[in-house]
Amino acid sequence: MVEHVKRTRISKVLESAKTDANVCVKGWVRSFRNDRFIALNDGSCLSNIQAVVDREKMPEGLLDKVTVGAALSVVGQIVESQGAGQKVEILVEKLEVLGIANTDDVKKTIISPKRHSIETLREQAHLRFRTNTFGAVFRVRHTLAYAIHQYFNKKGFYYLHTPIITGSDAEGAGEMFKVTNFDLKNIPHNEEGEIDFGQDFFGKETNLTVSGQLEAELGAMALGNVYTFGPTFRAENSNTSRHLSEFWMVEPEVAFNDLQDNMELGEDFLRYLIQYCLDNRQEDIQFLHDREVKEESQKPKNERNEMSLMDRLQFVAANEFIRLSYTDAINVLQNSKPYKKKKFKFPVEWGTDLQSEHERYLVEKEYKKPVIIFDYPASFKAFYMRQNDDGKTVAAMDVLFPGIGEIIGGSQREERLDILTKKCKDFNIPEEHVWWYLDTRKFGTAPHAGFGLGFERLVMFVTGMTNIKDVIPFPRYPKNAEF
RNA sequence: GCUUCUUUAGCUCAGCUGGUUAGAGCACCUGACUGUUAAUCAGGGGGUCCUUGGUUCGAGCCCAAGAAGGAGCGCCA
Repeated sequence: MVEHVKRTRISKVLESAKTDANVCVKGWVRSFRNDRFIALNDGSCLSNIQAVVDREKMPEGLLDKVTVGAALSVVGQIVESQGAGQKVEILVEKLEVLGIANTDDVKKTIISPKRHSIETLREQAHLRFRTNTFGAVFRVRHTLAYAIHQYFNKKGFYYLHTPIITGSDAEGAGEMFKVTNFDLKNIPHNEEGEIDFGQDFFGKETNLTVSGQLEAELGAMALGNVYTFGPTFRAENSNTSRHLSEFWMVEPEVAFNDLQDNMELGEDFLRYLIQYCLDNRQEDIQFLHDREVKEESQKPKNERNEMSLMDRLQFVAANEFIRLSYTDAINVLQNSKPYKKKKFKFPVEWGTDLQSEHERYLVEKEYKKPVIIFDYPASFKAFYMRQNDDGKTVAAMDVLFPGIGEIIGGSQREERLDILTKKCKDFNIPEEHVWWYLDTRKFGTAPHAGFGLGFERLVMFVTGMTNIKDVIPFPRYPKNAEF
């Protein structure tokens, strides 16, 4: 009869806290104290459930197999706990070891119940889901992904799947990974000695996408409001805590939106997502908050965050972002203390791109809140960004977050065929590569705008993790594609 | 790609001015205890001091090259 009890997720058992019910829970042993108390976790929530066993009533030798990391199935009564650490616990009537965890092997892994550095956990990415920190991070990651779909669905956007393999290389967004099924030891060449892509799988040179934007624009010019949410690939040799070779990007694109609408969308979107996590992932965020507080207390005072994780999230959800034109940003920087004291390494003058030290100053020192910078000089922005009436700037925008840097980059798109064609020439983009993109400017062209949100950078902000490699399950970066 | 820091037990780290047998905490094992909260107490096992070469009577420590990792910068989301 006990055998037929259906499994309940631990989060449900803890939430309902209904005593005297007979339940079955299954999970992995986090600790086994005093030969009597098993802390069991099944990933449904951060908390463990305490399973209490009576050694006398258990079959000989069974409890020897209950070691940290083992998978168990447990059936018993939910009762009020006599201990202080939890409201309810399970008095075990039946215990089955589904999978043992050999202690000699476990002690070599991060499953062993002790403190590990974040780098050691990264080396064992296949096991780090078992830790409180990464359990919390990946539950938050899921919740953000869910909230993104929910937000767009509520606002009438359609989820558009843009291609991952693309023949378009005109975006100028960065180095691309090549896609081919050539035998690499025997690549066919034509008479001029060039690689003959005509013989390749797609009959042309193809790459992994660096952005779904150009294709999303095509969708927006008929469906109105669309968004993409998919993997993106950059073959840049970037060695920083906020770049990956494979990452996930969210790209909304809206017909008839101008730059103002675009900034409003970006801000409303981010604030909604953060509020959604505060409302729905309270326990995990509280844990990540406490974890950060502990870690910060080890650091010298001047290196600590001025606001705690919880404060930062609540602050961003509740307060409007600063909006500042590029020209105004240059003025603010030129009047700043570090500029006057010559503390900036890079020059601050109209026409040069803002460096991270400048962005960090504006976001972390001057305003201490997210900043949207718009109307950048055309000289260092992409060909598709809409030229402003001054002839010098384009309707671009970057949303900058404290500790993260650029979290969103976007623009109003150039909808005027003559200007866009000229831009293609200026950027050396052959029209035959983007004929389909230019076509939308011929048949009922209309103003439209969109942006790209770096999903992992958002997860970093919400979890307080400081390295992007720790907010994606299996990070890909130069010299690393393990797992 | 550039700058900089790090590499000592399974993990986190200490190791003095270059000097005999390289230490601690945690984890693991054995035993005790049996309402614990990363349980506690007693005992035990565990080392290619990142690699290669050099200096020296003698190198974990000094020098050179390389490797791996972190942080920052550039590129960007």
